[in-house]
Amino acid sequence: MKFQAIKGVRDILPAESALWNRVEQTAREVFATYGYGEIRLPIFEQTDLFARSVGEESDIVSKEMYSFKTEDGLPERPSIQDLAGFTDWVKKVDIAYERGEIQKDEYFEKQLSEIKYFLQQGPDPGLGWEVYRRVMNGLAFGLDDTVRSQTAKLLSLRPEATASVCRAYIEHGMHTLPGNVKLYYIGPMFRRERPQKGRYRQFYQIGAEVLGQSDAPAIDAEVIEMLMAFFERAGLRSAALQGGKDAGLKPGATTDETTLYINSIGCKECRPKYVEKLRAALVEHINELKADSQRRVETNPLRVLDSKLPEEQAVIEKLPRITEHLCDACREHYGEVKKQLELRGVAYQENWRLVRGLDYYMRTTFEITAPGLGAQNAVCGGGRYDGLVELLGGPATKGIGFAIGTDRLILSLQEAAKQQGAGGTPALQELDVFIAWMGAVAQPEAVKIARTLREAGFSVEVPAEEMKFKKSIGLADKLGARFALIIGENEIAEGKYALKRLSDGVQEKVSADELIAAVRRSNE
RNA sequence: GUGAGCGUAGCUCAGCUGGUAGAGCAUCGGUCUGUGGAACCGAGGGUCGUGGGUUCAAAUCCCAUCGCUCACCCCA
Repeated sequence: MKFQAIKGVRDILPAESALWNRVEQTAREVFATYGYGEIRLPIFEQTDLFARSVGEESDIVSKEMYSFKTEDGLPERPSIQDLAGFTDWVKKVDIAYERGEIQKDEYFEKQLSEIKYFLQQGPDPGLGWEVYRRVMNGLAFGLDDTVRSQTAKLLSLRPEATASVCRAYIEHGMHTLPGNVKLYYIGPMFRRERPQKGRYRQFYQIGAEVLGQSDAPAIDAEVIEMLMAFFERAGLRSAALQGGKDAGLKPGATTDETTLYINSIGCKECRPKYVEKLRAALVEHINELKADSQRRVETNPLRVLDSKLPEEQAVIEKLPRITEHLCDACREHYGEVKKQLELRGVAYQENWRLVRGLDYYMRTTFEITAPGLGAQNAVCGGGRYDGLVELLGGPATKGIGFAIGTDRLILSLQEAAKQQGAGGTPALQELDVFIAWMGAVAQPEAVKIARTLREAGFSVEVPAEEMKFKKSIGLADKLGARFALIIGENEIAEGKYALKRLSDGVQEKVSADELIAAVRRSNE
């Protein structure tokens, strides 16, 4: 076995792809009824787009993207001339950094020292791509616009699609469109993480975004309503209405039911204040925390709330909750979102420990977990991201959206089917008619009839070479054909074919004219 | 990046404390040259993940390496 799919990617074979198509088709139909249009996006973008939107410090950007340069970008291994160019930049950057013109930042400083080291070494092939990539990133991330434009050719496979949607929104002036702009997308994303159950390096998402001037809570609620409508249509077991109780569960908690968790994580005004309160509270209990959480107190205190460690749960329960520290505007917005959800009969559980990983989220956040998955049991995550479009250079715009992890949704559906004992045999390709022909005179006839049937919309299999009759019928059976159409010398002479229904073996004689009607009639 | 478990036929797996590979399913052929599902007979398909070591002898023991899986980190 010489070649195999690379780590974290996989083939989806016909036995499974039928379900995939059904799920994606359901999304298209449901989203269309809510007025969403499909946007087909490129699979790669300028690295910087993701760096800005997702956050340069995030794991996604700092180490999980598949990045590469374009032909007209900088060469993979710098030549002497390029080095001269680098040296100039670095001098400029160094001076700007010392003067404080570039924001002081540990990450950037590290990049800069890597670059300096690299330059001292000269164009040594032994240094390889990895260091060079960091040089590129370093240059791309911290520099003034003239330098940035020279490194703008560093591209990345998209790790998510919200940034692309916003980019497209800006690029095509969609803010001039009437009403809110509602878009959905379906397709693969790429993250270079260690694979595990429900987590792949090429994974698929179905997502939707609403962009426009309004941040009315009813928009949030309608987005979630649509999502739940989709899950229901897709056949995911749904949660019973439990109302505004605070589940207090960390998002990874296992439940047997599909569950919608919601939270508000505040805005630029109130969140930083809360984070400081949280950090202060955590520092008090620092000794009760494990290493991972201790580190997070510094890097991202909100993440401590995500901890699954049993020994940390007691501490976490006593921490300040963001819902109690929201500013008036955010509290009001959140309250209204909940009302709107109840109005729509959407079952939800509040979860104050639900925090989002990406920088751009604010206010409403939500996540849906489904049964039958492993540790990665979130099938959907989303939230509001007012200001993201602006951050990317567009007009002031409100936004909210979600992304469904299709791989996980499929996994959960398959798991449910397995438990109901339904999913024993993988679905065969639909096959209506197998043409069992024999004798050289029958072959042209078989080809003609196949064409006619196919034009009528039936799926037809014609053996490419003559088979023994018994084999032929046997193959029809194994392929799961509904009918075998028998054409031999007798049939040609008689002008009538034998149409055999394989489920019960009943056979009738039909002329060419009657054939389509006959197949259609007994097709139920 | 970290940890654990696992790599034997297309698939699921057996192979006990070393004696140089097996089953079931699947595939193909035959019994069966105009009627499928069954039965019976037969065939193909494996450098036992790879490389090294111990040994007269390694799928089996040891080391290394690669791959897969699950979990952590992070996140959909």
